[in-house]
Amino acid sequence: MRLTPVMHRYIVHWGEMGSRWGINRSVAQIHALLYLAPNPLHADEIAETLGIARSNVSVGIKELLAWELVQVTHTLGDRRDFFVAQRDPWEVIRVIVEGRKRREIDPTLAFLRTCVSELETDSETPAEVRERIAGQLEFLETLTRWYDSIKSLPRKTLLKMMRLGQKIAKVIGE
Amino acid sequence: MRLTPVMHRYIVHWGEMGSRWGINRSVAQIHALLYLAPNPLHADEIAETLGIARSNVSVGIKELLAWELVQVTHTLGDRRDFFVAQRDPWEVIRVIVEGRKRREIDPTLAFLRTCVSELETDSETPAEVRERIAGQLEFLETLTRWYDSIKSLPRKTLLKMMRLGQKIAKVIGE
DNA sequence: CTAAAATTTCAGAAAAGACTGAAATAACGG
DNA sequence: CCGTTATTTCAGTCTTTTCTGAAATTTTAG
Repeated sequence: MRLTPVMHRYIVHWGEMGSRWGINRSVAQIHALLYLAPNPLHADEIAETLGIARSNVSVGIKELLAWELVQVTHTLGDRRDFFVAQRDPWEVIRVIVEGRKRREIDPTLAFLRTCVSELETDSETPAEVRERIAGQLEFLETLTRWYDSIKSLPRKTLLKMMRLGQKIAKVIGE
Repeated sequence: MRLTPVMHRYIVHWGEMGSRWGINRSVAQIHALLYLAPNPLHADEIAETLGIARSNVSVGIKELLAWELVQVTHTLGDRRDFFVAQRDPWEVIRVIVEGRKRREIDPTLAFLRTCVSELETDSETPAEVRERIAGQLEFLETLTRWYDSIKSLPRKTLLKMMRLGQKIAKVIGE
């Protein structure tokens, strides 16, 4: 696929952003490319467009499929796999947040709970340490409880709530 | 500083978490150590406790100071720098989010605006691409507007809003 | 000032992570 | 089946990032 200068810069930008957030640069670039592409692309075209090895695309696509940010499609008379990205930014963010929660936050919560419970009978660790960890755990629990409570609200409701943010604050504030 | 097994595991865990989110492992470990430590530590003690080079601590601390997640303190009769971490998890997250917004989101917003404006007179890029980028920009703008509107609310108000999340949704929902 | 202590800098080493290409495997069409 | 095309795997290489240690710099106490 031919990249115009803007598309090129866009893909480079998101590759860069990805690597700052712990996402493999190629994976981020593939996603950016598919996000822009007007139609599904097959792996060879992705590799050629981005100038990376075909095998690298294979691995990257696999990861994006696992994240459910990309889907496979097919065309009649062509047995290659074609790929399309989720194009709705709200959905993209939802999937990423949900994935990172599951892979990173949930295990962390579990870990912190173990720590706190172990520390109840651990006399060698200062009490202060236990309080710190418990505080952090409580904070994370508050956050995830909130997330769970809003994550499946319809987008419209979410948008309204976001727009009302400060007004709600004023009403509650008293 | 002597680390008990739980403290040790805690620090390793956050080092690991950090590196998954694009934060240098040593930096994350230093922060975790200071978050737990009952009193301020000096650089040598940090290096020794974590088993990393003194110079590495120097660089890491500098970064944490730049993030304002760590502060310097002093003791009478000791000219070394001692360091303490921000211990309030809410404040920790606030500082991190604010920092990442400033360093990454704001430049991205600026970049996307340039793209969209350039694409107005760019005939070689498909119109679809412009719409995709514009859609993403709008989404990010909605998100940051919301963030700006709530970021300086008092914690109590924020907590109330979070607890009420779904109830508000029901009222608004109609 | 001087000397000792504390801190920082930074070139090079080490480690981690990403990427390639060749070979293996899988998926079809006939 | 068999040959062709598509995809995946993975050992080895390359790149990037992180870390170290020695030297330079800064700070401070006397």
